[in-house]
Amino acid sequence: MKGIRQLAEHLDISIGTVSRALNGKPDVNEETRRRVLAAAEELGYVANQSGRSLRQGTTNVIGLMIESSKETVENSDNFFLGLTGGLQSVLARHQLDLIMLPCPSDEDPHEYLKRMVARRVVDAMIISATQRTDKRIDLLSKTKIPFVTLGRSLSGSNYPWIDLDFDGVANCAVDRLVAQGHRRIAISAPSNDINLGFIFLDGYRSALKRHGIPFDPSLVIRVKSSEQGGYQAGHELLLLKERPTAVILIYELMAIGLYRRLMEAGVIPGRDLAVIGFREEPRAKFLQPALTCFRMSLRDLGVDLAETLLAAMPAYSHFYPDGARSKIWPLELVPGESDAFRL
Amino acid sequence: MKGIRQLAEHLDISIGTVSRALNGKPDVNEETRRRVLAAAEELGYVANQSGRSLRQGTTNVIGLMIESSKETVENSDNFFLGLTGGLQSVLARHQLDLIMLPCPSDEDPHEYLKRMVARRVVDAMIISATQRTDKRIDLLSKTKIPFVTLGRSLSGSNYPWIDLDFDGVANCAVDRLVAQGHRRIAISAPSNDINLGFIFLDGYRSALKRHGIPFDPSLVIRVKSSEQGGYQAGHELLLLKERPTAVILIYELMAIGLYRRLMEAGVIPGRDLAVIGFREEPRAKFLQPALTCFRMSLRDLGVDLAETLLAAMPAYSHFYPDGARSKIWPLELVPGESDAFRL
DNA sequence: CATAGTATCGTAAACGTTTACGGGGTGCAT
DNA sequence: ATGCACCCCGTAAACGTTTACGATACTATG
Repeated sequence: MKGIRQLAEHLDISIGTVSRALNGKPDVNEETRRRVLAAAEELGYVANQSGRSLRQGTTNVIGLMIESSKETVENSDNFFLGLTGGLQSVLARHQLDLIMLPCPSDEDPHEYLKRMVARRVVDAMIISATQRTDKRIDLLSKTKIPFVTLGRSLSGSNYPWIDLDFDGVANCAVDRLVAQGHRRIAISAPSNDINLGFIFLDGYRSALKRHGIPFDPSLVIRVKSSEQGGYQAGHELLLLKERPTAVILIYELMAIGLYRRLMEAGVIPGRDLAVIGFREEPRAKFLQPALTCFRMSLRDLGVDLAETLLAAMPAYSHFYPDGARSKIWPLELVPGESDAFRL
Repeated sequence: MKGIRQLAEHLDISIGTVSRALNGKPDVNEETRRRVLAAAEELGYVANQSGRSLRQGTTNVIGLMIESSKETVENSDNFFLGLTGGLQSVLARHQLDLIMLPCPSDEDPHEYLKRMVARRVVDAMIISATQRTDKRIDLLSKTKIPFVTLGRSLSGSNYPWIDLDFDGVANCAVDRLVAQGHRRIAISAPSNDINLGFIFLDGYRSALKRHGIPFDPSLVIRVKSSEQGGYQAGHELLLLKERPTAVILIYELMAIGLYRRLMEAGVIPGRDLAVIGFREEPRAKFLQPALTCFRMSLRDLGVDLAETLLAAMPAYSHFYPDGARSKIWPLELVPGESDAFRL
């Protein structure tokens, strides 16, 4: 099966009518539409995407940009795959397909994104891991391509975004630890360039201030958000002259390495050191001791992202009249054993 | 900047020459080529992908299909993101872009793939998580679209594939455990529909036979390849009337849940029960006790996949004359503490 | 000087699809 | 009989590229 032309010849109908029949246009006899659909199914005809999008100037594809290079919470493990479920459930309602665009680690994310949008391979974009100032947002705003970001940024203005409540999480964690008697609380956070790192740390500092605890820069551990980073974080904690009694992790799997390093030194997490992790829960509870954590639904987050994006697309915005509001996504505390002791 | 026409007008050159200049064709003056490239850069012109691929019948895009639904080793954690690095490093040499196509969990993978290839949105495909018989392979063979699979299958014939050495891994693990005195060895494996599950189990059985150990079906634990599954595996192990002294896991992170369940029962992994995991190593070594595991480089695997795929594409095959051979990827044992005791 | 060869460029067709436009038929009311 | 509305369908022009082909000017060769 080559193209719509062959299909039309086979049916002995004009090519225009065939196209209209396939696209559900009204001015076509129901009987002929039936014939066309049957023949298309039989011959396995599917419209060539290039021809279609060239003509109508739209690709019906939404891009989800993925940065495997950046050392953030999002890039680790199956974060993105968790999102796609929710994203696709919404996009499928409008015959939109989702593709993931992994930025090569040796290419500048900004350049990569520019290339992708210039080639007009997607109708809209979802980007994440926003930097504190992020050129990508300016780029997308300037080129007028609809987009939504997962994460706020100082760049741009009045663009749709969704963000996790890093501020709330940091505050909640500190409150909880202070209530248990802790005063010396360490925190692991990614670089401040990553906006979530900045916000997370900012929430931590404001919480300390509320409790009248002075901020000690030496308690901020800058390591990668991985098992390896967790191990290193443990190492650095042990080296501190005045050892903290609690630590807040930006990423749950860091706990594996942290636990390991602590155990090696004879320090028992959940007894000698309180640990609170971030994000996800079903896996954190299998750690030993079970990690106190914050839960969120990646699927729901995906749904929200998709609806916010569609609200920003003129062709679909009427479906989501109230979806245009940027919002901060709350997280729910899941108590574990890793901080279940009083000082 | 609209299209190549505007760019040509701006330069007062014909549209054909501009196109040739941009695409590096030989019959264009170097001076004018310089001017064209400069103007394109200045005005930010990038060729519209739809127009280009419509004309030349090629999209310069390679698709990597992702099944978030299937409960396999591949879908867990950052397996695919690990692959993309190696894949892109090769594809970039030929100006090919990689996109990831996540199959919605509520759509039949076969239908999804059919839709994607029929729309001609990619030039070639990479699929993984091959089933024991996999309709997708027949589909791709029939439509003559170049492809490579990660994983063998009984379907199709003479198609290029790369697979991990599940047979070798299972044999090696059993050998190692038997050498330590174990005779009653449990194994966790995914469904036999997933070909790797079948091969893994087959290797396990043949190894047992070599050592004269009878195969006991009750020692085959069918759980999900996740922390949750690991916990459940531990639970089922404890319920067995004649408890095994060792267990082989198909996926390393299962060890987290397994450890947890064992600890709860007062069974110490690495002392009361030997554990060997599969795949990856940098994270396994932070577990407590460190997991004996098999190491592989996802990046190298990606490179190999890309080269095997390109060898199957007529336009690129001459670059990779010896890349057409399907091969089984070896893995390297990384001894840990989880099986470091004699019975 | 004539001719062949070469370097460079312009012209126009083609890729597969959608869609604005118009035309033929039918039914109904005037 | 005429006009009108309506349903259905065919025609052809776009969409933005690439590329085969031919045209032009210049160089080298005899």
